Amino acid sequence: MMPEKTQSKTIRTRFAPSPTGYIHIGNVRSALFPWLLARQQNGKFILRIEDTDQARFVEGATELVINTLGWLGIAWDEGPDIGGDFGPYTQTERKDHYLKWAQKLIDKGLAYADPYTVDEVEAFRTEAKNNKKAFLYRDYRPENPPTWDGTKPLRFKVPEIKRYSWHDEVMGDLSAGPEALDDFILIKSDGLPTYNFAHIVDDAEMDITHIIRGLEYIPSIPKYLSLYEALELQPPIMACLPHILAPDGKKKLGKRDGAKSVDEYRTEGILPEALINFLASLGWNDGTEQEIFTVDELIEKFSLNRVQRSGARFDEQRLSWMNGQWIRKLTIDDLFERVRNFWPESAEQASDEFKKQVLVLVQDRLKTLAELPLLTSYFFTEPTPDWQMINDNKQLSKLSRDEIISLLKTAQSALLASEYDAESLQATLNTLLETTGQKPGILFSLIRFAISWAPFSPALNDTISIIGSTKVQARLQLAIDTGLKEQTE
RNA sequence: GGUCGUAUCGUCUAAAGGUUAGGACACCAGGUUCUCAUCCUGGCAAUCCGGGUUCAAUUCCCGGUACGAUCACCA
Repeated sequence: MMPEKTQSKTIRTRFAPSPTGYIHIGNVRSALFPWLLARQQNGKFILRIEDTDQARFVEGATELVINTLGWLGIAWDEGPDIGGDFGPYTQTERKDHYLKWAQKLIDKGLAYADPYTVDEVEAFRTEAKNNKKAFLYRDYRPENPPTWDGTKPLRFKVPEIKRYSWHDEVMGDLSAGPEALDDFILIKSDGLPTYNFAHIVDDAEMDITHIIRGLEYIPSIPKYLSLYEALELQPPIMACLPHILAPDGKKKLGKRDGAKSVDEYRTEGILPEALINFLASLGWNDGTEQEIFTVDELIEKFSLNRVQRSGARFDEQRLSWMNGQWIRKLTIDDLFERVRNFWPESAEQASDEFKKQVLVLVQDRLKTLAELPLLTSYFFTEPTPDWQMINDNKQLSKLSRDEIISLLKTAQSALLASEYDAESLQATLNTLLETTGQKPGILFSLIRFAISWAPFSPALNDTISIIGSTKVQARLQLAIDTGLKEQTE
């Protein structure tokens, strides 16, 4: 075991997106995991905006990130919108910080101006490629570089070419040979730092203890290690997360493969609890057979060393199942709040009380909140009779039209005389089975069609009860009328 | 091409030398007096290949194969 050197130190984790668009689903785990860790250990979670690439900057992207994390319930303790003791939290506002650290390297003779043009470097690269060699800038390191005046890129001068070994909390012990080391750019010719330099400065100044990011950074880590040494900094604990893979492939799930934004799942009626649960269990489990975890349970049980090292496919069916589980866990009042924007238009006039009654019936049937209109429209608007549904029904198609009309009439009068609570209605329906001598498969199916004209619906007595006597009578009458009319045509 | 990494049911995963290789999603069948869903029961289905180490390998080592990441004045 490693000595517990950071035992008493408050852990500080961060999520550091670049504002280039929405947060897509393959990406959000690198916000979730550091957040869980910070909450678990009473640490701090920091949001930092890495906007040093002006070409890719998208207006409004920071707000999008803030909005998405807010919906998920991932809250930060320090960030661009709320400030903190280690600000600013937007990289373009920290230029002087990077310059200060760059000067330190220049003074030590570990940074120099890159005298070549972009085309010249590109030519070196092509040459290396033609020789089937990996391109290393340090092979072309200039003898007497000019003094850096800020108009040329500033490059790091690797002090020592050697093999690096390090520990990754997820991937285990890693190492890489000298080929991984190179004179990379610290400050671009536009005066802004590269990610490679900026994140090291920021993490050090912001006292970050754990860097959690995607595994695309693994090949660069030896470079970072050599820079930490040159800067005389202690590297934070590192963890690289495997990628989430596209459902139908083995490639990283990215925007190009149609990776959805987190917001899309929101509008599809996925609960944030379900999305977090799903994302966390994609590549992590606590070693038990538990599948459903609350956020509090995740905070309590999460650990980086139980995160899977291989990528995992994004399985929407599993997410859908998990969402259903979470919908069923909600109280009706809570569910009612969540579905506020998902009702069919026809429900606009309905009372909250009526809507809640409907909700009770469909709660077990919802996989996503967006399915609500599909499942409930006939509670709010009069359905159009479609006798084809009856004709297509295996059992009902055996009866003559006269028999069907007669059954409907019998049902209509029996229901007219019934009390309208669900229990009494069940009694009425049972009696009706006896008096007509019909099987439930015939009688109940028929009544169900006549009052809903939907391919499926909740239990018959419940459905009838909620629709109410007046409307049930009218719908049965309409069914009878249209049935007779169709017969004569 | 160089460097680095990964490999258990179709999918997500458990088993950190000894298990009839477990669970979940999906799928199939049955049950819950109609349907759809929920719920319950049952079923199908896996250790990439080849060597080693060991009394014993899914597990450790080596080699293959497959797959992935990366080699930017992007992050």
